Amino acid sequence: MTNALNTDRPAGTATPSGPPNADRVSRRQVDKFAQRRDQLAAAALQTLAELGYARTSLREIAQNTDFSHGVLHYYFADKVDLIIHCVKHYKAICVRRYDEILAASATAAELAEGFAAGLAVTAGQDATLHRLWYDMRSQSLFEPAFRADVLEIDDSLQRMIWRVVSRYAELSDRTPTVVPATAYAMFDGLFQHALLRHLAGAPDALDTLRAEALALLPRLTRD
Amino acid sequence: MTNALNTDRPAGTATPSGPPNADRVSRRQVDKFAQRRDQLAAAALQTLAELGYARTSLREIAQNTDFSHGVLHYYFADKVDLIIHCVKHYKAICVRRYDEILAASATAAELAEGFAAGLAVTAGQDATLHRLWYDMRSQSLFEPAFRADVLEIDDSLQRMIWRVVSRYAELSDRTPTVVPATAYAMFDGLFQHALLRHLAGAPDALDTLRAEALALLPRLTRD
DNA sequence: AAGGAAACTGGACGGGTGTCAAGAAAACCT
DNA sequence: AGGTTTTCTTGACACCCGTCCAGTTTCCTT
Repeated sequence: MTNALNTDRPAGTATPSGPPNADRVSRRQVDKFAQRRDQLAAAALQTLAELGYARTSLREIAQNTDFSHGVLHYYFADKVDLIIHCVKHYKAICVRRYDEILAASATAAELAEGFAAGLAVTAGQDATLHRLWYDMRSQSLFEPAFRADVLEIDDSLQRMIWRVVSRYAELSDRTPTVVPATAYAMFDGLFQHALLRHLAGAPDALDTLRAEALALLPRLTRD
Repeated sequence: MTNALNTDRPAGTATPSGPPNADRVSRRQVDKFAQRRDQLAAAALQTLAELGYARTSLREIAQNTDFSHGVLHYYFADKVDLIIHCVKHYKAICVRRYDEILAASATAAELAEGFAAGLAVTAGQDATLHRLWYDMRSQSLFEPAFRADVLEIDDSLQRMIWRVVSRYAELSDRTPTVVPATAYAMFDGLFQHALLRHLAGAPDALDTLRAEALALLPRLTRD
């Protein structure tokens, strides 16, 4: 789909000058290319998290970098390409955090408390990243170019939440009373509002989130 | 707060040439001024709902109007002033819709079904307006100028949800098990995800929203 | 009807944007 | 070392943005 009729270049490559393409080229070279791409995407992610989508320019991104603004078009086809790469980078971070949350869990109570606390922690220390996520998700409602990747991330978050809910039900010998989408929507609602209030300066936002998440888990299951 | 030390002009007025200000001026004149302001804000709201915050320019707004782009600076101090006026206009629409939802409700079941159906209806027919709301709420996380008004709208929505929840509890002789903020966060989560899926083309998004909202109400109360 | 105020127009300005390309610099490979 | 390719810089381009303002038109008062 992505490299369909209107693109004359293999998927993953970027500029007219393009990345190393020769057959005999060592894999080290293309790894280096991908590595720099990730490095630039990380800087872009930082800038986006700081300024938001609407206010982030390529020159601003390059200033959070040792390079000049021109290099961005050497590694990315255009701004959309860059930002999509960014958002995927975000997803990697995100899933990793959630997996850490899920890791330590033997009993139902442990899982519930660990999960609730983990939500609160990431809401606090990755606050700007999460607000960028909500920004990008809103953007995807207007800009179709973002929609596919945003939906994919949304899905992976939903699966993650569902893993927690169903595991919690299993450990506590109960059964879920909602479908995955509903469970995700509710936790996401709680999370987003906690983030909103936390960034607005409410000191109890994160504690409240933890308590709410803790109370929601049993509410989504029954004997 | 708004007309503090750094503004040399009475609150509500806009441009250097400004609105009619003389003492002997009839009220009809200032009403006319406010009326045109609202008219322009309505056009701006339409443009914003269509394009989103990041892609909406003053010239684009003026094109959804019988006037030229210069007139916007006659009625509004700057872009932020316009957009804030817009968002307040949105709030008026929003609260009205919700009030209509709340109006017809004698029994608990009637209220629950009317409310759930109302959510689904407005999610469908005002979809672009609601996506703008989520866009603006995200913007407020980056642009402090929007924060106060966004929080105010958020609060009024929360009160509206709470009116429904507490009225439902009353009618069904039960008591709420959550605080207003939590109830709002959950319904908002459901609503936002339904909107997302609806705008992405999912045909069952609105029906699912209705069912979810219907199931959530009793879950937020107990005997 | 005339004069003045309000309402509106349309172009200009300075600045910022994404994109591109020509050339300098660095890295790499015999 | 020399030549080639990859990588990066720099400056330009065309365009769009918010803002402003001189001037025109419209409306209202007297």
